[in-house]
Amino acid sequence: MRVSQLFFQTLKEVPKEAQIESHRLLYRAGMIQKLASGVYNYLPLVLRSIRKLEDIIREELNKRGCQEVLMPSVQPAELWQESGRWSYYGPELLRLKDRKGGDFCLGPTHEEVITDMVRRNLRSYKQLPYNLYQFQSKFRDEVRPRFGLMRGREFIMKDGYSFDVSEEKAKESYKKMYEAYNAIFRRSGLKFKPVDAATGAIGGDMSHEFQVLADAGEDTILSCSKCDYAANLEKATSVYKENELDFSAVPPMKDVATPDQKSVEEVAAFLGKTTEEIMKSMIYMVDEEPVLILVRGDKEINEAKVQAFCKGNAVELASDSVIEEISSAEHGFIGPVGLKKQIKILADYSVTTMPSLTAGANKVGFHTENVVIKRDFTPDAISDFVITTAGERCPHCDGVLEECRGIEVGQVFYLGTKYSSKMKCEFIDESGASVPAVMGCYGIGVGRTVQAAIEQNHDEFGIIWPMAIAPYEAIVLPLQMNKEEVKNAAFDFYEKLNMAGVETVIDDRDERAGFKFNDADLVGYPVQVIFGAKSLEKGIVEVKIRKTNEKQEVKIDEAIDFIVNFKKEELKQK
RNA sequence: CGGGGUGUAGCGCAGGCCGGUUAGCGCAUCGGUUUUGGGAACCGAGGGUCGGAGGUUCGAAUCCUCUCACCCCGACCA
Repeated sequence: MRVSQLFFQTLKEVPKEAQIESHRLLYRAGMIQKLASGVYNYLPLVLRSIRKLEDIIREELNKRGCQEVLMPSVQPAELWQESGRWSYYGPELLRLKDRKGGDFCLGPTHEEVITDMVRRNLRSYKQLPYNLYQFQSKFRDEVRPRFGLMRGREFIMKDGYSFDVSEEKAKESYKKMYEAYNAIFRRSGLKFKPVDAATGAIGGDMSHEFQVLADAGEDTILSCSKCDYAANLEKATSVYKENELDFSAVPPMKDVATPDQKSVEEVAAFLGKTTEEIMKSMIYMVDEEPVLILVRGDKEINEAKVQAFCKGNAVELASDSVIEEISSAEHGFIGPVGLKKQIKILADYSVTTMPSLTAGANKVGFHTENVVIKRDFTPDAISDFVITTAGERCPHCDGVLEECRGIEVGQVFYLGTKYSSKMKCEFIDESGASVPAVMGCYGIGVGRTVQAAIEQNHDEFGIIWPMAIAPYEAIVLPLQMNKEEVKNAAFDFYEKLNMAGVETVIDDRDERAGFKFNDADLVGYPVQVIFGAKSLEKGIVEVKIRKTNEKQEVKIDEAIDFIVNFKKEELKQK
């Protein structure tokens, strides 16, 4: 490809919406254009990177027995009503009507469609397993799209779904995909980490996210300094367990006046205690059921853990009117002892680490001191309900948890029969019974991964593509377009490099050297081959490796081999 | 959804409070001359329904009303 013919334009100034470097670089290098909020045109350069990533994904999946399909982006409402998500997916689901008034949506994901597709074909256990995937544009009407391809409304995603005869087999499929994902991201040249993840609205009970490590990432990850434990903030746990303390010396409960002292900090300061000595009590609504959550005052409640523990769909703080029905006090004075109406009580492990705590008295303006768990009240469960923070101990070894930021580029879920039973995706098993297939689902944000690669690999001059997903692998730069011998030598080399299997462009624009250098650095071709009049006389070209920004002189007739070898080295799995 | 902000040439912006002939600047584009190893200089040119609708006025980019779009922080989501 001749750069003069390439559909792109590099920019010095970018739209102000671009807040992070990878987004700015996508604009500056002429790779994307915004069409609407969170909706982008993909220009030739990024599309090539995207296609390369897709090819890597395809190869790793096909190798493992997966089959590619393509499902529509417009989906009928009936399927979503069948799974129950039509009503509870919310405004993120873009709904449409056709001319006859029929309800449709733009697919934000394809569980319903694939489940329907498979059930039409599935009869016998002998057919399974199936593992089907596609590359398709998804649409999620995000509240706040941002960061370019990283959180767009329309985005390219590879989504895959496995169907197995049993839980055991499904977990094997899950494991296989987990390994495939590791291979995919390793081959793409990214620094990443698989982490334990919460399952959220998709459901299921086992999940890992693949996080590309980058400071601009939207997700917080906690990982162990010693072992390979790593988890999404929502899922992360620390070493805390239930403590068995001796309460015999604790005096009986006593109410103390705490007028207008509502927050943990206020109560602690008022009573001359530390926040660790206060019990934080919050009433949440898990779907329709009120639940009292208790954590030590210095901790924060992790709603995702509450949701997972209760197996609920939605968790939110209870309204004042609900609180009124349950306690005689308003929020700020709620506690586990003396509730007007008994509700489920869930205590975090941290509550058991102190011999006694001060809790709300369920009387406005009063707290109760010396509240002892299991003596003065009995929780329905004691488990982990708090947000784990950096500095806490690893749950698996004696290491310490460290915090870093990540961009979620892939996620694997074990789904079980959540969709297959609701949608009757069943088969006849060996005993002749009709049973639902056991499912898993597996996503990779393709555009997001490409942008994550930029976020992780750039410098002050521009993008530094990993060889495996670079739009082109090399660029030839004839510096004096007005000198025939330079031009001819460069074109000749460009042809040969392409023949040798290196994807190469030539910057044949009549521009000054500096302009071409800067553009080449910005776009981030891994290799630059520089043809200058002076070195050409000596039969030499300069080869610049973008990764290190080092230039070296190479004899022209050795340069092809040199670059072919460099490429080979770069593509070796590290 | 709450708070804040912005729409003026392809991109980045000025002008607006205080209404007044041809609406400016930088980048980009086109032509010319000189340049040519790290985003060249000079001369010249093209490009705008000032987001849209309505209103006030002799006169509106500027003031008023409505509307649309977009951005930032938060909440939400995975």
